Amino acid sequence: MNFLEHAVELDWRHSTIEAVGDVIEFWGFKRNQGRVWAHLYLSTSPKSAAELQDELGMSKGAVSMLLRDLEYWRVLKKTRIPNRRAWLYSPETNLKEMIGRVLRERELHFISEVSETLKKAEADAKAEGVDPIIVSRLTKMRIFADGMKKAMDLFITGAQLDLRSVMDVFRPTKAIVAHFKTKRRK
Amino acid sequence: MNFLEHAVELDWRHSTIEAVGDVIEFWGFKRNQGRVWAHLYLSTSPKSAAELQDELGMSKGAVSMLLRDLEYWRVLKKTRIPNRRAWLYSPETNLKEMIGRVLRERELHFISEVSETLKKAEADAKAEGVDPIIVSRLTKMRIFADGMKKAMDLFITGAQLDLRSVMDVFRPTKAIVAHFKTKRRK
DNA sequence: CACATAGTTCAAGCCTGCTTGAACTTCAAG
DNA sequence: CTTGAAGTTCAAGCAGGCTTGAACTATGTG
Repeated sequence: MNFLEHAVELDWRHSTIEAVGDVIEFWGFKRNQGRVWAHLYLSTSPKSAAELQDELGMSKGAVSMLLRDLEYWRVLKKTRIPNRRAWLYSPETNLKEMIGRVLRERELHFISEVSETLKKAEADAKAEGVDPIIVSRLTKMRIFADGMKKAMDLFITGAQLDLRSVMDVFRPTKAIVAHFKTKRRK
Repeated sequence: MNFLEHAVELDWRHSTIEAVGDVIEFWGFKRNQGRVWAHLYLSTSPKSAAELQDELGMSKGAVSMLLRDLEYWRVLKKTRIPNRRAWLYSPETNLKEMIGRVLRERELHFISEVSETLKKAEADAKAEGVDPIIVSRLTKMRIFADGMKKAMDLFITGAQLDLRSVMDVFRPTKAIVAHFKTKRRK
C-alpha cells in the first residue's frame, strides 16, 4: 500500500465513522458509542478493547464504559479466543433488528411520557374550566404526540404505515374533539 | 381562584411547557425555544418580550435571541398594537405545517449529508479493492440512511408511506446490491 | 430633536455532561 | 497460589454550548 492509498483509506474509514457518530448523537446517544460500533463494523475481524483504545484514540476508561453500554444494548458481541486473555468485540450486523430494538426502548418510551403529560394537562385544564381554545390546543398536541409515537412504532416494527392517518391529527377542531372524546380514558 | 386551583393551573401549564421543551430538545433544537412557543400556545393573547422574560424567568438577552430564532423558522408571528411600543408575539398554530417545514430544513438536510458521505466512502473503498464484505456493509448503511430520509420526507409531507419498502433495506446481500445498482446516480 | 423604552449584541461566566487516568478489582495462565 | 495483563470505577478536569447582563443601537412619541 503506497502513501496515497493509505491516505484515501484513512479518509473513507474516518468519514464513515464520524458520520455514524453524528447519527448516533442525533438519536440522543453518545457520539463515541457510534464511533466504536462503526469502527468494528468496518473491520472484518473482532477487536480488543486495547485495539479500540489505540485506533480510536480514546482512554482506557472511556473504552471500557462505551463497550459496557454497547453490550447492554446488544449492539456488539463479546467473544474469546483460546490462549488470548482479552475479550474481543464484534459488531451486531443486523441493522434492522438492532436499531429497532434500541429505538423502541428509548424513543418510544420518551414519546409515551410526553403523551401522558399532555393527557393529564388536558384533564386538569378542563376541570379548571380553562378557555376551550386552550383545551383544544392541548388536545391537538397530544394527538400529535400519539401520531409520532405510532409512526415511530410502525417504523421500528417495519410494518406498513399509512402516514395519512398520522397526519390526520391536524383535522379541523370539531373532528379533533370528537377523536379526543372517543379515545380518552380514566 | 383559590390557592389549590392556582397550584393546579401552575402545574399543568408548567408540565406542558416542559414537555414541549423536551420534545424540541429531542429534535435537536434548544429547549427554551420550545418553552417560549409552548407558553404562547397556551395563551389566548399575544405577549411581549418583556412578558415572556418575566413569565418564563429568562434574561432579556435570551428572550431576544430565542424570539429571533423562532421568527426565522416562522414558528411565531410578530404583531403590533396601536399605542403600544413593544412587539407582540403569537404562536403559529398550524402544527403540521410548522413542524413539517422546520424538520424538512434541518433533519432532512442532515440525513442527506450522511447518505452522501457513505456513498463517497463506498466508491473509495471499492476503488481501493477493499474486502467486499466491508463494501457491502457501507452499502447497507447507505441504503438505511436513504430509507430514513425517505421515511422522514414522507412523514413530513404527510404522504402515504409503505414502511415495508423502507425496511426492505435489510434484505439479503444479493438483493441489496441489486437495489444499489438500480438506484445509484452520477 | 430629545427622550425613553424596546430590542440587540457578545464577552464572560456557568452548567452539564463527557473524558481522563490512576487506583482498584478480576481473572486466566503457569 | 502467584503474577501480571485486562477490565472497572469514579473523582477531577475539561469542553462546548447556553445564559446572563451591561453596553449599545433602534425607534416611536411628543
